Amino acid sequence: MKVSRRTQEERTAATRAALIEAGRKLFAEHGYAGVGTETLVRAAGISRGALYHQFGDKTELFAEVLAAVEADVARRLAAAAPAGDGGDLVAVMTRAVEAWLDACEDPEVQRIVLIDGPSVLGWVRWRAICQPHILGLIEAVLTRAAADGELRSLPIRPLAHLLLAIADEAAMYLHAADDQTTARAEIVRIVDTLVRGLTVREA
Amino acid sequence: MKVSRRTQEERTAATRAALIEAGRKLFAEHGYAGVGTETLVRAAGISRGALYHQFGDKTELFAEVLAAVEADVARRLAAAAPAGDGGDLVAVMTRAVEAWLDACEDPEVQRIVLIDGPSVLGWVRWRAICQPHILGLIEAVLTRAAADGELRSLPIRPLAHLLLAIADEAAMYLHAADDQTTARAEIVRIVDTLVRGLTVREA
DNA sequence: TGAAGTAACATACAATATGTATGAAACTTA
DNA sequence: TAAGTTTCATACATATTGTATGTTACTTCA
Repeated sequence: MKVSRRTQEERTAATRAALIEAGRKLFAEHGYAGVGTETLVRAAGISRGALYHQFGDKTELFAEVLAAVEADVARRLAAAAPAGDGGDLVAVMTRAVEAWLDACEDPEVQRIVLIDGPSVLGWVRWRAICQPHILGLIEAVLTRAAADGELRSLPIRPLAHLLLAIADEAAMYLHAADDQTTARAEIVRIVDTLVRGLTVREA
Repeated sequence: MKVSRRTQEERTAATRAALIEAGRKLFAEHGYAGVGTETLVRAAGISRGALYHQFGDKTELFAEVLAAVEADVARRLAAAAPAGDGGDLVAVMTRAVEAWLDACEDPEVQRIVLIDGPSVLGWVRWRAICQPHILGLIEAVLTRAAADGELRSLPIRPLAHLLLAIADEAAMYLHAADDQTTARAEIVRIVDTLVRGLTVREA
């Protein structure tokens, strides 16, 4: 009589989790193209057969890895700058940007989310995965600000896209900068100015 | 006596041009990973040996393809919105954005510059190639606006990065949108608002 | 002009990667 | 517990990159 009697559901959950875990680490470090399936499954402690059974494709695994990273980041952001909290739009966005820049120090976010994501999955699918996470957060904040009459009358969806793009670029620019401290201060100030330009009262 | 006596310089120039030409077409259509070197050299009418003689690497070829596309786009932008022309910052930027969005209808720009570029070459090298072209254009416009006292006191370099990121995202968002016409109008209005927030006088 | 030397190119080869097919093991159900 | 299904592992076929070797085109110098 075996002690290790796992249900099928548990088995799949375990291997998928192991693969996604390995993917987060390895894709972040070497990039999507830089890590082969063999390395991947070895790190996960399984065989290539399991990978291709659970995920149809290497890109499918990558998609789930991306989603996992996104979900983590969204959690962190939601904690740092809740959409429903007090404070005006500029204040909330500033806190969100700070949290985002912190999150982007993690190579997982940089490489998987910002660099390889669009190329591996295509832009549309990439954004579709971000949609329910970070993009949704931004839209929530903007919607609330619009309801409070803080925000100028602008379409939320495309505005959220452009703001997210600003945050993405800010993270990469900051990472590549020589002097992190001043670069970060400059970035935050610029973003503040940009966001302030979206509010109704300039002050 | 041969009629076809080309100098070595002419030979290399011809094969490099043929490869870059083929790269622009094929990379734009199928993405970097989607086109093999064999397809590439066949389209260029040469052999793989020539490719690896001229470019050390497939990524090296891609880098030159990217630079060529960038140069083209920069030319188009400079023609549409010269940095030294009259008009205030908002007007110049609006024209530039319009021209940029037009340019980004070309799949070469989308796929090669915006999607695959960062992933294939790495973010730093990617931006380094854009630097002398489009990024330089934006910086020129901003510098002039700052000199004219139009622009709020902000660091030019990171601001240019963020504006370029806005333009990039705008292009991709527009491309993916269902209703191109309204999406474009919305995007332009948002960018206008954002840029206006950077000017000294709000109006 | 022609012969040695160099650069450009082509072909053949080695190594590695992805995805599939086949078979075994674990689990489920009747 | 036995049949059936799901999960996983190994072996295989295919394709792709980069290199090594040899050949052709050009350059240079006597």
